[in-house]
Amino acid sequence: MSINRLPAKLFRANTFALAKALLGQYLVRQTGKNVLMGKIVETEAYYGPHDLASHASRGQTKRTKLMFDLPGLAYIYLIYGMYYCFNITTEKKDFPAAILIRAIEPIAGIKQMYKNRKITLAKYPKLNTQITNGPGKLCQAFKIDKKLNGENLIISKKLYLAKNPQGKIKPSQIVKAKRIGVDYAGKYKHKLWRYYLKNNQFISHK
DNA sequence: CCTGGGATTTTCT
DNA sequence: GAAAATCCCAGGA
Repeated sequence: MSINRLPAKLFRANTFALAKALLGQYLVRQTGKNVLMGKIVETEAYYGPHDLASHASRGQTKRTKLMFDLPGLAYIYLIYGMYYCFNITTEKKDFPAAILIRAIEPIAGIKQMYKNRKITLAKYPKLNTQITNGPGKLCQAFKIDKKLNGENLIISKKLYLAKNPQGKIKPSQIVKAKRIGVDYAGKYKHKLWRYYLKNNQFISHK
């Protein structure tokens, strides 16, 4: 299977355009000789200094400084003391924004993903729809943790994005929805800044 | 189908 | 000391 990286130029797109453009593209994780790969099927945009759902709304801190950094970097943080969330930074330096990768359709290295998640086929007998359908789950499956925080996805060999060989997703296949788990965000909780592939079995929420 | 609680730790007030 | 861009499990309808 040939691997064509996403062009660096794409990461300079507007956050919302990129959140949609990432749907269908492949996430590749190389750990030693293992290659894990999956198709991105759900994303969420966190945009600007006023978005109350975004960590950046409370200013630049040690944790959030990557959100203010250049586009195309991995912003990874620990949530609820147990899970990691993987984001891709967007927009110019000093404008805080990022895209949370919420769900992936496993393509290669699926056995390893089960191992990484410490679950067995007996627990999830129905296909592989349950192993990477959430931001915390996909980080576990892909061995994404704090060590990769700040990784440059445009040049990294450990973690990067590749073109879907089957081509672009049609706009009619993209569903817009409210973001998950941001009820505290005032009027921003209603923003339709979550995107997912219509009828896909691997998304985290309808 | 739904609701609620527990796990667990970093970050910021 | 509280909150958190989550997940899993139990229990009720």
